[in-house]
Amino acid sequence: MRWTNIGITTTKEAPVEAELISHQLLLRAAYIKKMSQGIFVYGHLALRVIRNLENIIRQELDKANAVEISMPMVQSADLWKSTGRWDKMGDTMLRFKNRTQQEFCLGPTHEEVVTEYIKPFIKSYKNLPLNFYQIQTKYRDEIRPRFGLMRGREFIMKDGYSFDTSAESAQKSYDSMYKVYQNIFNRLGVSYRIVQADTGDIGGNQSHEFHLLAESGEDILLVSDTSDFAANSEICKTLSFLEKQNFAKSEDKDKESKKDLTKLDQKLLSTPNIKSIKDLSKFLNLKKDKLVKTLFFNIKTTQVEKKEVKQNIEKIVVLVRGDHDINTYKLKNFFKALEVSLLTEEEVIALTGANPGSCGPINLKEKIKIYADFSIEKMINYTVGANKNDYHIQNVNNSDFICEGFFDFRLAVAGDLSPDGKGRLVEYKGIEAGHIFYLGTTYSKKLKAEFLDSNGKTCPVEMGCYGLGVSRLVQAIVEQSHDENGIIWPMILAPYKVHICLLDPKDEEISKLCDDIYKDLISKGVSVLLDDRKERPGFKFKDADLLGMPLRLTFGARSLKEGGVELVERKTQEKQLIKLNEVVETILKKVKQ
RNA sequence: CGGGGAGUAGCGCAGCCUGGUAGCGCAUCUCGUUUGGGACGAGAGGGUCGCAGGUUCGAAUCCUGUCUCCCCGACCA
Repeated sequence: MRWTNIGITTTKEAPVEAELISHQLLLRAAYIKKMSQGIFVYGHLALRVIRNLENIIRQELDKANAVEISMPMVQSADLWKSTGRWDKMGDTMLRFKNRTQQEFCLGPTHEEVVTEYIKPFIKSYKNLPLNFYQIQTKYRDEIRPRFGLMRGREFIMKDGYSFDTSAESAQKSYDSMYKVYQNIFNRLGVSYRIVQADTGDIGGNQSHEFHLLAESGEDILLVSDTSDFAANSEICKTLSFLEKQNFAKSEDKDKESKKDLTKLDQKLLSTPNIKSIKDLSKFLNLKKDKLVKTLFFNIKTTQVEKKEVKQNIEKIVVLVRGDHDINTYKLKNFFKALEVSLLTEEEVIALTGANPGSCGPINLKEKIKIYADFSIEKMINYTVGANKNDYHIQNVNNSDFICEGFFDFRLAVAGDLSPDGKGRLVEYKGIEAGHIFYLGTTYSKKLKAEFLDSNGKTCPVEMGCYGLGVSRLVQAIVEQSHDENGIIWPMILAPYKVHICLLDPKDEEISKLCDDIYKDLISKGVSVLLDDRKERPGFKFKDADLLGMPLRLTFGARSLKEGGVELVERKTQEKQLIKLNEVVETILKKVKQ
């Protein structure tokens, strides 16, 4: 491909909208162009990267006997209503009506469609297991698209679905896809981590995420420093006191036993204008772990009765230690809630008679259930709000109020004991590129995707689903693989393996030599980008670095005088002079590596 | 949706406060000199100042509405 045919121009400066270096580079190198919020044109070069990535994905999936299909992007509301997700998906689903007022949506995911599709084919257990996938443009009306391709509204995703006759068989399918994903990420040569993850709205009961490690990653991964435990911090468990005692090394036992176990009398303290735990800690000169936060939540649940969806909102109190943060995912899962949200300041005042900063579990004006985090279990003589503005109570103990019990509600953090009892947690940041779920029979029951087993019994099919963010992965790889001059593509993804800088396009002799090698390489199956523009050498070199092809050939009078052309490796910037008659051979070797 | 900010040439910005009919750098085009790490000189093209109303003799500038975009939160491949 000749540069002048692609028709792109690069820029020195990146648009202000681009925060991430990967986003900046993709824009500067004209790989992508934003058309609307979260919606992009993939330029020729980006498309080639995407195609390369797709092919790797296809190869690995095909090896695992997954079968490629293509499902519709436009999906009828009826299908979504039958699983209850028409209501559950909320605003992420882009909905519209056609001229006859039928409701549709743009497919944000395809569990419903694929299940409906395979129904007639799985009437017998003899037809199972099956595994289908597609690579397709998805649309999710993200609340706030950002970071370029990292979170677009329209994005390319590989989504796969497995169908099995039993939980054991489904587990095998799950494990097989886990392995496929490992193979894909290994082939890409990226640095990644697999963690346990939340099942979210997709549902199901087992799930792993595949993260590319990057400082700019939006997810926090907690990984044990001694075992292979790894989890997304969103769902990472924390240990109860009992569990800690069972697992803990001596250091932690010491910590607990050093505490003074004498319960003291409560004291009412004036704490004027103290609104946060941080201020309170300073004001009372107490460490944050001697304070307890009192948080008020609305728990929104739904019940389906006779096809009618009933919503129910309950207000509750959650106590966490002052130095901890609440994990709303845990709260959501614990209460099987559709949504959990903090009460507004006004609601809190109505309930307690005090500002949120002065609230506590004792003497609550209204009866409300109190739940506490594990960390409160063994605390004594702690400080809480008094439900009276600008007052706190000191030396509070668990016996001073009625509590529903102690549960796992807080956000796990680096330094915590690993939930498997082995080692401590270390923190990494990751970009979620893949996510696999074991779904069980959630969807098959609702959609009646059933088969007859060998005893003639009707059973719902066991399902798994497997997502891989193709367009996101492209940018995530740039985030991981670049330097101050531009992108550095891994050989297998590069839009073109070789970038030729023709320095003297006006010189017929040099142009001819260049053209011969260009054509020779192409005929031998090597993709080549030829910079045939009438630009100065420095300009071309800068652009070559920016675009990031792994190999660069320089055709110029200077090196030709010395009997050859210069070959530069993008990643290492290593340069070597290659004799003209050895160029093609050398490149072929490098490309195969 | 809540909280902040911004829309002026392809990109980065100034002008706005204090109304007088739009400018700078990069990019683009022409010519010349250059030519191995984003050259220099001379010249040129390109903007109904997001959109719609209003105030005014006159609006990029003031007022009202509206749309879009960006940043922080809830969502997620």
